[in-house]
Amino acid sequence: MSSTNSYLADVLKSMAQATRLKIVEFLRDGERCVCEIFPAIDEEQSNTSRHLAYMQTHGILSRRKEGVKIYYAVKHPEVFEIVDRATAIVKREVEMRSELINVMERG
Amino acid sequence: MSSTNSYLADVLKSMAQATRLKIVEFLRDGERCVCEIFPAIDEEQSNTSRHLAYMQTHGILSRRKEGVKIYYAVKHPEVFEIVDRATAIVKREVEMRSELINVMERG
DNA sequence: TTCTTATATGACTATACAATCATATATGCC
DNA sequence: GGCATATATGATTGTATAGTCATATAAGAA
Repeated sequence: MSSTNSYLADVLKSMAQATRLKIVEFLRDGERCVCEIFPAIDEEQSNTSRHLAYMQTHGILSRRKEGVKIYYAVKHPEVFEIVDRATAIVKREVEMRSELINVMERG
Repeated sequence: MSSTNSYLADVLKSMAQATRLKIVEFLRDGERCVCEIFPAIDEEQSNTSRHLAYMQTHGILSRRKEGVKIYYAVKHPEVFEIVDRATAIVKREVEMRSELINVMERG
């Protein structure tokens, strides 16, 4: 299923980037419009717009139009679960590495 | 915590690529040496070696030397959980899109 | 219709990434 | 030491990606 793998990779890529992670974090509280998102994550409007489009195209964000404003939201709860598990990995890695440093310092 | 975001992104990037996903899938059954991995996933030895190094550097694979052979294994169970959740997203997306096509075909 | 605000996009630059080929290094065996 | 096998890496190429700036488009308000 290598074609499936390519869709899988695209979904994961939609989260595997610092700016996009900031967007996902900000959307934990629910739907937000672009004009709220880009100041909150401290990125340019155009850059934010591109990332939002990318994430929507790859199926992890929903998009809703209301007048001039466009509201984006995280579409699948698994997105947060994935970020949380990746965070757990980072945390454990940091712990493991600092333990290793302690062991080395003791000789 | 934007510096944390960058580590997080790196961990997710370690899975967000078709060849690396093939490696993760193959390692579901446990530790394997490079000489078993690259024929199984049908990639060049050198390319496989680079991806394995990348994944180990970013903390998602462990590496063990035994004679000439190097054994790699998935280090954190969360890696599989992440892939499984991403798979669930892809599956749901495919379902949603095919439903949409059905609705459109009915007018 | 004109102005303002919100969002998207074209053109560009710089950087990162994946893959390949050839070669280097390491280990064990004879 | 010389050879075979396993793995890693340098050099290169082509492609993808992130970010920026300027501009286009769309909607609503005056």
